[in-house]
Amino acid sequence: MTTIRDIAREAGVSVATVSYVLNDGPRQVNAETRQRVLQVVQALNYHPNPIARRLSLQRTECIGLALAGLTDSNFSSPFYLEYIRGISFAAESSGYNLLLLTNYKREDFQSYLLRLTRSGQMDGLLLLGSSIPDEALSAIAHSGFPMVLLARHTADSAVISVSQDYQQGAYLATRALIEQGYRRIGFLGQSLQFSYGQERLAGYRQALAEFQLPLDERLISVPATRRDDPDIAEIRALLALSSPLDAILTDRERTVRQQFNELGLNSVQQPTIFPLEDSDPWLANETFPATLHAPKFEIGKKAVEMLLQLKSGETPPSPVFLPMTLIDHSNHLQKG
Amino acid sequence: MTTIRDIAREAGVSVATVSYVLNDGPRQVNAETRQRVLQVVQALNYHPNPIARRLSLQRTECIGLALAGLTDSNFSSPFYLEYIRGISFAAESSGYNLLLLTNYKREDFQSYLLRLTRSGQMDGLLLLGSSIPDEALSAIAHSGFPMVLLARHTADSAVISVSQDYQQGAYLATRALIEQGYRRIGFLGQSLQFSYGQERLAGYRQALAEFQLPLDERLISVPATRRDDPDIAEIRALLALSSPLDAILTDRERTVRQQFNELGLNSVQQPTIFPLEDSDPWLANETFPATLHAPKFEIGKKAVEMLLQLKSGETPPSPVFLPMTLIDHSNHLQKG
DNA sequence: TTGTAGGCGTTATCAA
DNA sequence: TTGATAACGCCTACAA
Repeated sequence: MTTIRDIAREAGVSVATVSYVLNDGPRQVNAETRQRVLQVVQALNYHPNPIARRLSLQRTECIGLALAGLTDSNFSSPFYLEYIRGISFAAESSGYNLLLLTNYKREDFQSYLLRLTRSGQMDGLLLLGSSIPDEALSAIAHSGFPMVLLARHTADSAVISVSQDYQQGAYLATRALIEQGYRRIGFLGQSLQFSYGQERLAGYRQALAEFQLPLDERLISVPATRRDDPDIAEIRALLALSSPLDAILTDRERTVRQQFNELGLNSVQQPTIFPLEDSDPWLANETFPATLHAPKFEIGKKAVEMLLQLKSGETPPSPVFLPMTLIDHSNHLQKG
Repeated sequence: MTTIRDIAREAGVSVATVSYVLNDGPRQVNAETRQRVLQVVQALNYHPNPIARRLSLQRTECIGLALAGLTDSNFSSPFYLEYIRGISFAAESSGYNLLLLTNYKREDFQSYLLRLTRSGQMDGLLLLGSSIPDEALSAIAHSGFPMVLLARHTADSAVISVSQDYQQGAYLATRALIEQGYRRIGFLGQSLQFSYGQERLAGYRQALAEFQLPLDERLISVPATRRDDPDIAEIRALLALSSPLDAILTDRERTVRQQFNELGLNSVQQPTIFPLEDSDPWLANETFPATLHAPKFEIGKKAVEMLLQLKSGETPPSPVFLPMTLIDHSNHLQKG
């Protein structure tokens, strides 16, 4: 392995000079000397050792991405990789390595995160997945270790976070349904103990209020505690209303469809399903001709930026909400 | 930051002794001394600096996972994360960090890989994704840098690889169709320039031969060069046969469904679709009541094992094929 | 059984 | 403008 010393010797200069040439500073180097050094670097095909560099600089140039619940049903969404793409993009752009962490041993999450922060392997942490207890998040945030939470928020403002604007998204969705003439719109959401559970419900209410439609509490089904998927009883209850639903907003499109099928409802008997998350594009023709899009790539990018700010001592504004958009598929609409 | 020297001083021993205690060798340490050291480690909440360790040991304890074409349509499969889960599991189990690499700059792949191997950031490389040119793979393999290719193989036997057994999978699928009475089974595959394109076709042929069914070349549609998705002309051609298909094997379920819809075929008019990759479980009730399952988690695990062997100088057997399985969904069958 | 000291490859401070 | 050298924190051969 060729080292900086080899270059120095070969070029007839000191290691310091070589370092200054390679790092463009912090000191000026005579143009001629500089040329000579660069030539030798070329000739010997020299590449500085990043490990030695890290030891000297006392930083890892790595950020960790902890995926909580990689097996959860929401992770099987084909769009989950979008967050990761955004993160990876931003990390590579800014010269950081991305470490993938999955807690496969199912260690208690707080201990797991603490262990990571102390491991000295990364100098920042990104968190993706809703199955992380709020206390664990607070603990890390207050320890001063740079950390950013993606795709949701917590009550503790010390926890820096960035997500899509769930409220505005749910508002857009509800409004779109209302504008198409739907009036009995069900809401099948996540527990209100999650920020996005509350935010979506708020968006739903907001749209109803704007159109001066009555709010019927019986149309709203949210579980008391976290649940991954609505069960058949929950859906049956919504369908059993005397005055039936004509549409349903849900964060679990695929489960709802499945349950509808189990109940023997064909597509005409079913309420129109409107997914609160991106649905499969190729399903667009079986559902409402518009879908919500969350800027997942951008959220990933933004999270990295916020993390780097945090690392450099600044406190980025938080929580950040990036707007969702309504994508019109009506030109693809063609029933098979 | 507390260092090994602090521990040594506090415990009244040398740094060497502390190191031996912490690493369980390579030298024995007196039990009492050992206890004392461990106590101090506890008391000062000491964690060895992995960067310093790596510099000293001259290894990174990292493996890289290069995802080629994270935006390709095949990556949007909800099952893609399964490979990553398996890899991450095995990496964490064996004390390795996993670096996620995505070549977001779309650099020429061979230069990209070469740069990675020389970067000194990882001491092994895993490759996932079909859009990597064979020459790039060969170049790295012959450079001696440990590398394992996942989910496909190449002609160059120096390229170590592990994948599902595409041939056996296609065989199982074809046989299942035949046993259900299907006779005109179309085959819509990937270009034969890819190993799995050939393997699947071989499995299809094998099953037909076993049941002494004639091989009708017109039922087989494979593009000359790589293509991400079958286009409408390709599908139209298959459907235009005088004696129509009653089933179709395809590696692109969602595109084919979409195209069928575009052509205005309802589910009765369509040939039965049998996906050669795992299909969405919740679609299982609209399709043939069995699906192929590829052991993606296990492939990820196996790839890491092979990489570690390679790193330690052994040459693992290659190519490795892990068997696919046929999953019966008939008990869920219930048309909506 | 234990301690000393040199080395891993950089960076950056202090002299020159 | 440059060189010498002390960190950075750990591992381990050699000496005791």
